[in-house]
Amino acid sequence: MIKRIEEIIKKAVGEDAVFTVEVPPDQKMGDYMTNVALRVASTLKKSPEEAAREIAEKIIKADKGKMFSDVSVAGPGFINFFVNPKFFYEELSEMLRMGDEYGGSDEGNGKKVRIEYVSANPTGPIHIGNLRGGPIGETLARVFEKSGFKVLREYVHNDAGTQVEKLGETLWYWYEKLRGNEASFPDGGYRGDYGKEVAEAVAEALGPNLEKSQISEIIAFGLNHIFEENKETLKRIGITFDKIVSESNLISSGATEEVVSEMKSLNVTKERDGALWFVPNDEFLSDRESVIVRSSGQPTYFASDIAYHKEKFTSGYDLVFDIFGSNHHGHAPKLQALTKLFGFNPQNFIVLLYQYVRIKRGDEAVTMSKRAGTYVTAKEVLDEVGPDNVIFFLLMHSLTTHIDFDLDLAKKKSLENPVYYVQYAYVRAKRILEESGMEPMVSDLSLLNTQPELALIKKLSNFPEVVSMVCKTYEVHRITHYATELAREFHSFYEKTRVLVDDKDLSMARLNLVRSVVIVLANTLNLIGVSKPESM
RNA sequence: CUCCCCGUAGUUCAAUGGAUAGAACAACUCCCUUCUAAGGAGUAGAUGUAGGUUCGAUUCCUACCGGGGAGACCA
Repeated sequence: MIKRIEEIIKKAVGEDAVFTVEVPPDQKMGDYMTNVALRVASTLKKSPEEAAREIAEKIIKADKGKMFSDVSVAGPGFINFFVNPKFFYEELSEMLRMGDEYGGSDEGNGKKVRIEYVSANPTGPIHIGNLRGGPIGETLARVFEKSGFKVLREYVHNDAGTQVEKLGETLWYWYEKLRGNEASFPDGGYRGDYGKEVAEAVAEALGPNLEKSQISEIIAFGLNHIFEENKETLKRIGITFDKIVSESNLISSGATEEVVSEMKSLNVTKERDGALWFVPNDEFLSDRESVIVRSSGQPTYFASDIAYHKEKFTSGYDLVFDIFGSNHHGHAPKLQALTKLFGFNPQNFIVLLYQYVRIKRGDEAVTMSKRAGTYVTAKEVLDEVGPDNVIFFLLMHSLTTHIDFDLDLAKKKSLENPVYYVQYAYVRAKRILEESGMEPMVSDLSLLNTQPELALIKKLSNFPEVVSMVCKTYEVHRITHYATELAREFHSFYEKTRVLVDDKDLSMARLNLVRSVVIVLANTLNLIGVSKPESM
């Protein structure tokens, strides 16, 4: 619908005009609005209102009342459109015809996208901060798929480096304790109960008689154990990956070493204090120099990351996404600098940084440090409030927002959470369909002419536009907001309008409207991975 | 010290530089003989401070105040 209106406006003001068509804040204002007059007023040397009037007249003349039942100028120069209901009825039959395909498009045209997300360190269980990246990446992946892109979901298993050695020392400590030996907790070791749990698993699997010289076996087992648990946690919110890259593989396959020598020949490195540094040849990044090979000859994590990103950039994909926590913001520009090095368009490499989730219990903040072991694991949160709550909550907020997640409150209010509001709308709608006992059939949709009916149809019609918007802006929180709005519109309709009435034709038309609600709500919930309950 | 993000109702969050700053929860008032009241209709309530840019600023710029994060031969 928006695209059609844009075409009409372009005919009136010119192809290269920059403007937007949106749904106005209040339905009373119109079905759609445009700011085109405000945007072009200064170049036309006219007041916005004057420009708006002229453009509106042109549109009215060209349209001859076909698409719009009303075009008006309002406020400081907005042009508001009321669309002929006929077009909304057409959209409604489109929903009924397409079912779960509704909202999809071929916008992506088969383009290939790869998205890296979560990539939690295997030195401990995933915490709620790591988890935020999950629904973000997954929802984005689904939105792209729905829009005709081919998507690769990927994850980095960070199983090398000093952190892993620290994990080994921590596990050794617990292992010794378990078999009754004296041991002191290692410097910089990982606090938290899971160290003990993992050590117990080690003892069970490998026996209690390992020597310190066999610590690499403990580490390998521990890493895998934690990794498997983390994958299990992610599965609970519907996340699995197509491709998992491990740092140790990058090193052992020689990919890391290879990329280091390539960096040297590209003249973007220098030696200092016996170590090899990456020196981006970009003046804005002069303070981003960082070590890729230590003076000991060991490559850093960053070296492996370069190797990995080289693969990303040269794999023939059209768009590459990295979704990280905000603590990586210093890392992002360095990765950006790599695009040019490997001949990838920087505009097609998108790093999305999300802010951390602060966990509170009542007024008390819970700090999120793996090292100190004072954090709340994703598993605990999932156990306490359930996957639907967690997903919906994490997706309600824009990426740049710091989220406060009060566990006590979440538990207490779990029945009043917005996710239930949406799910309840779905259940109500389904129930009406069951109650009717009627098979779906074609009906005269133009019987749906009351205000609540039309408002609901209009809200439903916005769904493809929301999907398309997320595809362009990556603002996944739009989807949960849309879900809430649609649910509200339906609940309101439900109170005012009885669906199963004596008039058979009207009943059938309304049933078709309710069927559309079920379709669109289901499509929305599917995008974010929230379940669709049959009853509540 | 430098850099990044944030500061909006009592609370958690929305708002490409635009219309009367929106929801939800909490509070208050009403509404169940009819498809699930986990709902609906209504009332009250907010842009950290001080400047600047302009027709117009929650949004952009500057300073300050407050919170979170980053800056290692860590990852």
